[in-house]
Amino acid sequence: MPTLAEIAKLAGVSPAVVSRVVNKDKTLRISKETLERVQEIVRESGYTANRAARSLRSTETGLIALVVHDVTNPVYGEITKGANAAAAAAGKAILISDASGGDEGTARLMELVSGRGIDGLVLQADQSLSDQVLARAARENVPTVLLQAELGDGMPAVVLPDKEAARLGTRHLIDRQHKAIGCLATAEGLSFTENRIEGWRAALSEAGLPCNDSLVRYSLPTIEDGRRAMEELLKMQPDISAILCCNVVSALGAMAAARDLGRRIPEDCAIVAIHDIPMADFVFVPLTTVEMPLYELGRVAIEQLMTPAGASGRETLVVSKAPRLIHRASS
Amino acid sequence: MPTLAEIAKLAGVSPAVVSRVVNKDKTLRISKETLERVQEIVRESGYTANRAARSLRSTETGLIALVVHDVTNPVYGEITKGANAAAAAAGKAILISDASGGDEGTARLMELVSGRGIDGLVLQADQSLSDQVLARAARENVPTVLLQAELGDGMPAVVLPDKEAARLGTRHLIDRQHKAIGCLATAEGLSFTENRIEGWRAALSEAGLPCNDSLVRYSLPTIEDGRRAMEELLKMQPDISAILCCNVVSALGAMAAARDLGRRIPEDCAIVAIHDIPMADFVFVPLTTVEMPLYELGRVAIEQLMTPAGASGRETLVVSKAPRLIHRASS
DNA sequence: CAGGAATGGTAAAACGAATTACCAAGCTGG
DNA sequence: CCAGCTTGGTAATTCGTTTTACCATTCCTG
Repeated sequence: MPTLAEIAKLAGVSPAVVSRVVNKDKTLRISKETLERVQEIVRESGYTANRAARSLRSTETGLIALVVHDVTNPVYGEITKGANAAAAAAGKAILISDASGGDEGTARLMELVSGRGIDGLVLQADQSLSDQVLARAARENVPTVLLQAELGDGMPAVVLPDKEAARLGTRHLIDRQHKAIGCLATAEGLSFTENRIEGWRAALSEAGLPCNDSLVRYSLPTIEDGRRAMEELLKMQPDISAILCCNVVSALGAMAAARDLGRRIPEDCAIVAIHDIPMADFVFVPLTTVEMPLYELGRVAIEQLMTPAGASGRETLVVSKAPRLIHRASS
Repeated sequence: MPTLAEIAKLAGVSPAVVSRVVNKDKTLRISKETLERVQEIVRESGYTANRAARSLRSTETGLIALVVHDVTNPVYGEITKGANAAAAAAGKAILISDASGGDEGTARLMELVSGRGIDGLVLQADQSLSDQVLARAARENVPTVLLQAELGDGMPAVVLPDKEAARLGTRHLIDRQHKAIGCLATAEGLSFTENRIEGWRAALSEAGLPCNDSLVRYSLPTIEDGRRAMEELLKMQPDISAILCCNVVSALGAMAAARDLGRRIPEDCAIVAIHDIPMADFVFVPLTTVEMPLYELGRVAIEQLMTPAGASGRETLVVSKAPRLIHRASS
């Protein structure tokens, strides 16, 4: 772990020269011999600049924090992968955290934001977290991008073609002659939830089918809550013959509920879920899904973060790759 | 984003006082009024120490890098959660990366290690990554813990009770009267692979059943490769009536292969997989699994990282929570 | 009332790299 | 032969904290 000064001493030059050589300063005039001598010593000593010192001067850390709800959810994993790749390409590393850190984790994140520990923040909105953290980030001028959430107050965001996806899935069910199509939505109040419900509604209206609010039920993106919501929905609306499930994880719970209520899938209850994951093909009834560009979502979020503010024109960026329906046995 | 000096000016004291107040320096003698005035200004200005400056002095960054194979794999997600919680409790944040960053990602990681960008490294061994990174970490004195891998050269490691788990799963199959039990192992050469094979072998010997190497087949922990390996195994050893699958993800591929070869599960081919994930219950035939303490693995890895070197006594630490068999329809 | 001990702080030197302004020596042109 | 340019660098400041050593006062105490 040599320092600049040590390298400089070895090479018989000043630290300034070493620094400028390492950073390829074009304005540095230097003789070929000195240059090569310095480079040689840098190479064989394996010198790497101390990050703390570099950050202190430059006010850049090379770190981007990515906050998602749940790292065990494969949907978020795919987003993470995209973000990771984009960040690596830009010379940044990703610092990931999720809600599982609890208050300690949140405190850690706040410290990171406040103390200029990160160059940027990609945040999947979450009621409790967002308010505090966003306020801090704004105050500290830490560039921030929201993932799958539009707050509307000029905050940059990256979203998926949610309405499209929901419409596509619903249309598929309509094409298969279903008349009473329910919607198992994600958590109430989130903008992407609303967008998906809107897509479902749009498809139904276009086909002249009924679509009132009693066909909608909210659920968290977990298996247990999907099961609960589906049970309630099927009991209150027994005529339903098909379901658009806005999250692939809650879809698993929903399928279990349908089965346990004696419904055959897809004969008595067809199911289409949003987001494709490899597992979908291995469910007890292989699940028809609408694939969304999750990897791109992660990638674009990072790219958006790094374009100078306002340069992109739009505050909310929709990942443009179109959703795609993958037909399996559940419909 | 005030600095120490600014706070000091506002409070009419020296920066040293502010620093020592913020860090609760017990040796600081200070009047009640001054203390409260400083605290008040710190609080209302929302002062947080600049991380780069702090790191520069203290040579601690508060960051720990966690490198796993694949963040979309729910098995690793659970490990990440445990690590996250333990790290947060210790005032550290987790910097996660996986192989998806490619060479860029590796380069980023190397920079982090070399430049004292992290306080510690938890690494899931991977041939290509390990050699370079481990060498660097050793040279830079960055504490390192290996996840599920024993290199044997004094490198601290944290492992699961792999042999136990494999034996438990195999014994379950033996109890159900299976005589020809194959083993779908994970990647060849890794220590945990060997341990699981050993557990499988032990259970068979104890029961006086045959166990030669032709009953073992290696596969990567992906669905596709699990399918390939299972196909080969069943074609070469058609007598096999049960399989211990060392990875739950490849088990999905294996089940698909068995089904496609006309075998009913569990009648013609029973399957037990190692690692329980929520999805296991939703597979086309619900999967019997051996649950392992993944969350604890992550947690212990971080704790091990933070105990002073050698203080734990043992270099390789086995997470002690016992594996548990979860019986479902596949066996 | 002198000498020592509390009290309530402060000054200054790190930490390691980046950067700007500057400088000495050698060369060139008029 | 000397003004000015080029070549090949260097000195010194800055980033924001932490920490150690130190210093004035005031307060006892014998």
